[in-house]
Amino acid sequence: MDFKSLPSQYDHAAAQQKWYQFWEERDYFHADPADPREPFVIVIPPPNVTGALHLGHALNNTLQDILIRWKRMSGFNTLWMPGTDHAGIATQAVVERRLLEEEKLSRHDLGRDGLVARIWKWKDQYETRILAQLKQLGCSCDWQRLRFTLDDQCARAVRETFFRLFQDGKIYRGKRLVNWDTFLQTAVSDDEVIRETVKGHFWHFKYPVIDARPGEPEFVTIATTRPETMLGDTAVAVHPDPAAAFDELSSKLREEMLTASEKERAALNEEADSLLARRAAVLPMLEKLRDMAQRGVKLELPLTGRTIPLIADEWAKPELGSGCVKITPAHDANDYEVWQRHSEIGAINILNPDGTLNDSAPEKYRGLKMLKARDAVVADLEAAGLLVEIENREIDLAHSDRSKMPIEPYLADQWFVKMDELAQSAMDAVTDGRVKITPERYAKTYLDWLGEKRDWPVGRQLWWGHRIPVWSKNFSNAAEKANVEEEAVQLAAAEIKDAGATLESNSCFYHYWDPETFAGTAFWCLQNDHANLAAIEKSGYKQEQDVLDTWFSSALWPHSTLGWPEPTPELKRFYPTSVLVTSRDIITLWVARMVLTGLYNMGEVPFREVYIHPKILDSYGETMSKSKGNGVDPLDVIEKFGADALRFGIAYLTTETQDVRLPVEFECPHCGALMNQTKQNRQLPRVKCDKCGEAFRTQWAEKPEDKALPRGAVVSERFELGRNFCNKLWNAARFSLINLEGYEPGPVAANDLTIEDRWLLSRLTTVTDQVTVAQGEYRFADAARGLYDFAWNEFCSFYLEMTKARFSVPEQRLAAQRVLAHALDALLRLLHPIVPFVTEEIWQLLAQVAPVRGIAKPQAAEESVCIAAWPEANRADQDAMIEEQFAVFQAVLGAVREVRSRQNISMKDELNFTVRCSDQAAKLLRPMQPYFTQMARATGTAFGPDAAAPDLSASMTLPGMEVHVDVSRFIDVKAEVARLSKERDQLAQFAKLIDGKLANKGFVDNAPAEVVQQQRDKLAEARGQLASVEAALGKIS
RNA sequence: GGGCGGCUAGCUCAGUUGGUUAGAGCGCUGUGUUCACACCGCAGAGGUCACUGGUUCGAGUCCAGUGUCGCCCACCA
Repeated sequence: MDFKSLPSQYDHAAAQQKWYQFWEERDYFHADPADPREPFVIVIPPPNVTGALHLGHALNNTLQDILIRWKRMSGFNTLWMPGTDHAGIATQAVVERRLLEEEKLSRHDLGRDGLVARIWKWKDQYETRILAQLKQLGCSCDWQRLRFTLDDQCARAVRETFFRLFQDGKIYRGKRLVNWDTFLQTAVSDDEVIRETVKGHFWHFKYPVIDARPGEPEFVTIATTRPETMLGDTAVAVHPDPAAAFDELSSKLREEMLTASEKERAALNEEADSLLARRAAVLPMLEKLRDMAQRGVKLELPLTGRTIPLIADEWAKPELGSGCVKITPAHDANDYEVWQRHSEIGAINILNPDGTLNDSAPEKYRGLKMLKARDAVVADLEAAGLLVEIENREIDLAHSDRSKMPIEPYLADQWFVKMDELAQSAMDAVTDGRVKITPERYAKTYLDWLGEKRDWPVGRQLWWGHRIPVWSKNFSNAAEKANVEEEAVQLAAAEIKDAGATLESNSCFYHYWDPETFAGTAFWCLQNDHANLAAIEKSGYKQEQDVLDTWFSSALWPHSTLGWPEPTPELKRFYPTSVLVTSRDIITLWVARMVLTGLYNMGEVPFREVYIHPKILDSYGETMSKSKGNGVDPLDVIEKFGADALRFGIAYLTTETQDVRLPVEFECPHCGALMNQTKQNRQLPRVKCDKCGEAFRTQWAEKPEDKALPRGAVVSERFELGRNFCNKLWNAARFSLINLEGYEPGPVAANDLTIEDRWLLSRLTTVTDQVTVAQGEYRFADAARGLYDFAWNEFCSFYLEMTKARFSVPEQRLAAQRVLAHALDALLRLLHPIVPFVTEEIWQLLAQVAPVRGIAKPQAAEESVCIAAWPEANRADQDAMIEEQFAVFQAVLGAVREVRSRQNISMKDELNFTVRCSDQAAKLLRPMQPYFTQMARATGTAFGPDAAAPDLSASMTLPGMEVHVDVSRFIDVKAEVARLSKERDQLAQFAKLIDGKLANKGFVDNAPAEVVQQQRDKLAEARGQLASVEAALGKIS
């Protein structure tokens, strides 16, 4: 092949297509459990099938791929298990929203099966897209093992786990106040609730006291932001000891004052004063009310005809509102807690699932939406003369992250998983080091959350998910209860007969009832749909409507994907996995739960290490999201810059801090210019290019005239770094390939190695070491930066420049080629995990000219860099002497170049220079003579202590050296004087600084001798330099 | 309210256990294209390391506090 005809710009698009296919065809990504090599396993955090992947996914998966490719090259039996997550609420919400928008249909129009079928279609579409994206990114997953959290294999694992927990008594049914989304008609988790401060009102009402004694208040005033909930009130509370509560507040304030600053103290004082005033104003009344509560006084709940008790509970804060608080256990989390302490008050749910008031509300309000009911209640109370006042106030409004509708707290039946023992086991795994979290600080997040050991509500009122494998039936008296029990015994017997299995292993019965009435509910949990199912359904049991929390199936991911509960060879070989790579926001939701179920089901942690990577934010520090319009699609970046550029950029940015900020730009489809995205323009349907003035459309385009415009991709210039790097590498390779013409493999004897050869091999060893260590510690930025500097500044800027000349010298050419082929080979291996495509492209080209390479023992290179061996750092190649020689050379070269630039001397003009330096330095510099000519068009005419400066010279002083460039033909005296004066001032200042340091007795006495000596040397050095600068100055002026 | 993290060049970020005159990329300035690469080469300018105090011979680095931005958790009827 004629390498000269290769384009000077790397064509990433062609390479990506070609080589990904090549890898897949050869099955490099497939892991065989029979392979005896030590396994290295990662399970992918399964992306939600909600939509396409974003830049965060690109980050997450790039890092995993780097690790996997590196370990694959390092000789591990490598498995990267891919898959996607059904993401219950998120996916159902997206599909339902589209259904409504596009077809004006609700899920009830389609029915359960119809909706689920629709979601499966959606899933297929997006899964395909997600997998394509991962492949374009270069991810080397074992695609033959692709899983989905809702597929049959995962379903089996879910069912098995639920059954075991149920049998174990770790699953129970209870009441729980949930965040009810009235649009989706489902409970959403706390994590899916967004709170926002909005302007609202604070209504004060009074409830009449029944049979108040003389001297006692006839009304109790309460305040609320949600008046309609009063219809569900079951009590009003007052603090049991308001005086003590006030005392406590006061002493807390005093305590704060002790440590407060002047400024704060004023504020605190004011606070203390108002507290005292308040105490004086309300205390007598509150104490009276408290006494009344203890006496068992009842209040009339207006509008309802009900009476409710006045109770004493600490939840009522004497310093807030009226000092009394209405209690609505069914619709407020705190009130719910009060009910737990005072079970006698009961709870009344006044809401229907769709957010309208139900039959528990007075007839007048039934069927009204909450807000309508609010207006009606306020009006009616006002009419009854019970409205005291309306305050304006900022309130926290909760709404659903999924549907964007307001959230109503709502009391519902829920299935729970008992967390005490499970959580403890997961905590122990981290505290005793079986699971290591990096960076370490995140272990705290994990432990704190698990430490609360809050039971896990696992039911979701959705249709998309794993349906809870429990069948239930209600009974309402002792006779029915006895029937149910009798039935259970028979069913169990039938079970044993029909299926030949024991009761314990296949189905599990559980029931609870009210001890007074014997009314209750009976449940069967079935391990699978065995013969008992028909019998159970025949006796009137119905399967639960709810599905399991998505995290329930995600929690099993590391073992369910490997085949659990079957004892598959994969499970034996690949569990536990090696490392989990994920982002910090799901440490609790996902990581902790995987550890706990892994321990429960497998008796072993699911992974040895957890690496938490940063999050990607835009330049305002905001998280990227489609709804903000600042989301960057990895495919746009790949198209513009290439997958390798994206990957390199990501690795380069992945440091240990929490976040990565990325400036976000539109790319003009007309002129290709990048233009900053601002908070304003990122919301527009069309944007005009700053540069060419042409308009283009954004993701918001809806009108036909906007949609007709070409699309402006959203990208980030940050990826230019990676693109430029790949291009640099490409051109270095092109140069190498051109010069490898006529290459023949063969060993290179040590004394055939030139200075630059030995230097490069020495540096290569160091870099190999650095990169290997950095990747092992998840310091991806260090690895990328190390390789970038080495490839660009050492391999290209020095090695290639210096070795160039040898290719035209016949007797040197072959040795030079052999070293070059070897060096390029090593560089490609080191870079491959980060930039797989360009390295493969070059690897294949290199194979055409140099299929056998290596300088000690040439060997045939592997057919793909993907499976090539990871380089080992060869200590013998490290050569401090050579590196020193290079440092001196580079310093002098830099000085000569600077003089040339400063004096504005063209490269066409040759220069002479002398270096006054020690004999030792001279000895290092002399052999470099040809390189000065080659790289700076300059000839060193004298090196050593006696080297004299030419008559008219421009000088640079370096530590231990003076470089004098003969500029008799070119001198720009003014520039030189200016430059020297500046240098003199700097040196003088520096010398003064060190002088001061050394004059400090404390320093000389206390600092280690070597540090003091270092400073003394430095001072001498600086003074020497100063003298020579002054001499040069004197001479020139 | 509790916890975590950031604050270093115009921008985005490095900076190991305290010890040379604090670095990189982009951007900027000057300059250069027959001779791998203008997605390039060569050179340059640019920093009160957020602030205050402390420890130390010595602090970007350690400690305390302040400010500020962000994230997580718990929450004000």
